[in-house]
Amino acid sequence: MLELRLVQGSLLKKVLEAIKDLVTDANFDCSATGFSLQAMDSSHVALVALLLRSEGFEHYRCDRNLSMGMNLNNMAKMLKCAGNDDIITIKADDGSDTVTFMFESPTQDKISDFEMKLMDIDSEHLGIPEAEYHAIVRMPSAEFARICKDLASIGDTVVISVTKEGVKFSTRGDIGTANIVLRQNTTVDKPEEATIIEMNEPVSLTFALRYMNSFTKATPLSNTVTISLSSELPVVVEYKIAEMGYIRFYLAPKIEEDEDETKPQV
Amino acid sequence: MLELRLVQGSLLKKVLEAIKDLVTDANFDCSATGFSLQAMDSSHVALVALLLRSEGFEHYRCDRNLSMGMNLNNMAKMLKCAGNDDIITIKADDGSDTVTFMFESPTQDKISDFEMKLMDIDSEHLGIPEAEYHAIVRMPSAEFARICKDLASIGDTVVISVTKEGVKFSTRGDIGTANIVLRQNTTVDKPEEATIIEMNEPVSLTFALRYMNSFTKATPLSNTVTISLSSELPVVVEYKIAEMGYIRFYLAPKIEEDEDETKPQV
DNA sequence: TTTTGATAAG
DNA sequence: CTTATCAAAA
Repeated sequence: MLELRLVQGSLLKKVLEAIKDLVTDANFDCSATGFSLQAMDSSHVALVALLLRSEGFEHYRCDRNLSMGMNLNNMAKMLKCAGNDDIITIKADDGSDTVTFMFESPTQDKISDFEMKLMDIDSEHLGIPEAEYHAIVRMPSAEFARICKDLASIGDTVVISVTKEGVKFSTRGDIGTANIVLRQNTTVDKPEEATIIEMNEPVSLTFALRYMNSFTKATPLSNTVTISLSSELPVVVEYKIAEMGYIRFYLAPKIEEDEDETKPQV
Repeated sequence: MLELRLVQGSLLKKVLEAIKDLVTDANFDCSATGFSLQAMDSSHVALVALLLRSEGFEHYRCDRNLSMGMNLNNMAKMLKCAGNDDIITIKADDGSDTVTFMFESPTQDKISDFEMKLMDIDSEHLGIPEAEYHAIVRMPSAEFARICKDLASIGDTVVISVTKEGVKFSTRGDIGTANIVLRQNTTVDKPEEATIIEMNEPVSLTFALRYMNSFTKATPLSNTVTISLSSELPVVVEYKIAEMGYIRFYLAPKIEEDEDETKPQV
């Protein structure tokens, strides 16, 4: 028996909007810890890890660990039927091959239940080692989304370079080049507008903008985003989910091309 | 000679937006009673009936009964040229094969007139008998529109079931099932937010969501919608038009399939 | 071109 | 939170 009651149902709606384009099918894992998901994107390049801690739910009952395979597009369709102020309850009976989403309007005048078939998905749950990062950038999530969108109109990849002075996002394409530099800035009115750079070592890594722009679908979940970089390691793009957990995206850097070998794949 | 002056011109704009997708050509009938229309949709499944009473017009001159065949898409195109605050006057000379729409801006600084060719349409004017309904549900029109839209993302048909406790909208599709229950609720701040159920007898009927979602195009005309149900009878979905009349949609129920004959057409 | 979703303003 | 305007997708 599983019954998870989430008062701020819009959180779950946003989570699905954030990952449904990246991952089509995935197992949601329920345990005493919380409601979590770990999955590779369909082309096995990026990894998404979600955690909604049990403490964030108004009611969290999970008699035993349960892994529920869901088609995320279908799940997103159903969650779209919930109002933004609805309370969402996720229910599943032991051994059942369905999951039920119940939506309660704030006034309790409208109660909806949506039942969805579960799927069998074999997933390798990767242990993600805690790593030391050369640099960690924390910045407004909307700013990061804007930069990734803007750069994607020029080129396909972004070079993220961190020095003590700031973080630079660069791209290069047929029509020209672009460089966006954000300097460290902690002296703003609101803390979520700050750009904070923790750097142990300068680092410069290249990533596919296509994936970065998928990650920024999570922007509505948090005002800030944290980008953790180390050479040779996948970047971690993390959006904290207030009071509940996080959604983290991992993406391996591209091996830097030589300057005169631009676009060898074309 | 026909001359109808409607101060709240936006009403006529909304009426045409509401029916132009359902009905392509129709006769508008003018009499001393008012300006009315009755037409089947193009696939002869649904019926729409409109009445704008003469008392609702600032000026209503209709020397003799007149039936004017119009292409509703063309009429809607012209009405889109009227501002939302414009006063609309409909004019036609006896024996003329055209109708003129005149738009006056509130300040009288802009006066437009659009002349449209009339068409010959043979229409059978059906007498619609007043019926006793097993159940009549009155609810916020936006809520009804939201429900029909949400359910259409899951299935093709909706089962509307009324009991004393409330009204249930259910559907079933490839990805799962959905049930939305609205309980009777008269204790709200604003009367237009109430859900009122008048029930003589429980009733449960099935309808094509495609048509329901056409009907909800009339949502901007009224804050509330009335759904009248009887077994064996077409449902009536009515939007009252303030001070003027109504727009009513009629749709025959589908014959309920047996449980084990789901999707016999596949 | 038309319909639907997103976003910004009230 | 609702509505109006605009942009993207079918």
